[in-house]
Amino acid sequence: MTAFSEAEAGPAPLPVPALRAALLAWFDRAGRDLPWRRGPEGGRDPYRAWVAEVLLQQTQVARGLGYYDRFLTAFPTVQALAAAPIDDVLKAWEGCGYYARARNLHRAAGLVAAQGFPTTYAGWLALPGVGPYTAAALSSFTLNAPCAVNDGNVRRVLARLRAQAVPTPAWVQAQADTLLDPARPGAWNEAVMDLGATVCIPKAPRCAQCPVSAWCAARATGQPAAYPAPKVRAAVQEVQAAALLIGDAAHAYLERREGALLGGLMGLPTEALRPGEAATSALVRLCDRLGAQPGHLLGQVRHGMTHRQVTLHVYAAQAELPRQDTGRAALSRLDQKALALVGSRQAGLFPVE
DNA sequence: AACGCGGGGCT
DNA sequence: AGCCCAGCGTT
Repeated sequence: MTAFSEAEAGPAPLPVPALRAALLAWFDRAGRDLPWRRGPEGGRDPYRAWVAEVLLQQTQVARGLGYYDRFLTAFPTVQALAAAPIDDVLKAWEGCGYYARARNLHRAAGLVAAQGFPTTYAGWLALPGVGPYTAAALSSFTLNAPCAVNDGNVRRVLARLRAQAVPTPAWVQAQADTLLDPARPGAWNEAVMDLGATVCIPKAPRCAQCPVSAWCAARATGQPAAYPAPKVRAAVQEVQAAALLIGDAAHAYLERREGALLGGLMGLPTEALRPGEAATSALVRLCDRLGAQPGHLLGQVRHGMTHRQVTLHVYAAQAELPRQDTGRAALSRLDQKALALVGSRQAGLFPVE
């Protein structure tokens, strides 16, 4: 058998019981202490667990902590969330990104308040904003169901364990299903995610601290960080728009954003620049639409989002339109920057032309 | 299967 | 300046 390389012979089977025991022992000793982990293993409070899972979708734990406490204070029960205006929910979510999560959570809260919490994986999956990951997580955490999660941590940990450079979602799920400890599904899921978040990290993994390094194929190659291979990402799109400030930084005319991008949030009225178009031309369209008189350029704001690099040309304008308290509205970081631009001018930080 | 969707932390 | 993050809904 020594004539066959690992690649020709295929990966060696894992000693699954030993691996489970090692990782769970590590988790019981070194797992993270997080506020949404209160309550019995496999019997967590479904509302608190649900809020946490949605909040943590594509959001790092350190960042989610503050939002979690404030969200639960504002909406302590699913009934309170269901009864709250969507604007209040979005305000609590302000700055956290991916605002469809807040809209879906609010909509789903209405369903749960009427019919109760789901009691199966399929029941969780049927709620808006709950996909395969979240349904598996909540089924294991609140129902003690043997459902293996597949998130970014699991993908990286399992890709390394098996030295799989391009782990497809189906491959990851199959591996996760095989390894899941049916005796402690919730703890197992948390253990794999904790390992990925604190030891098996994207760059410079801490293999010396890893409880399963003895079985890790990526470590055996000497290049554990090479697994999984980086994903190819779409190029960032440059976008420009003209925006109007009617009023001042504290009280301004705001529009509700529609569509996928920042949908549901409030913001300064904007018109996107067409290819090759000058900002002043978009300004004219904007003022025509609102019946406003254009004023001078207040400044430009640059704002990077994952998929776009936005340049906002902010103009003052006059119009008879209602003004809102900008501090109470749910605004994107982009609009906050635009308003801060005006505040800075008033504070004398920029020269007046 | 591929794409769009925020914002910030880390390297 | 990239890469990544307790993913999901739409196309």
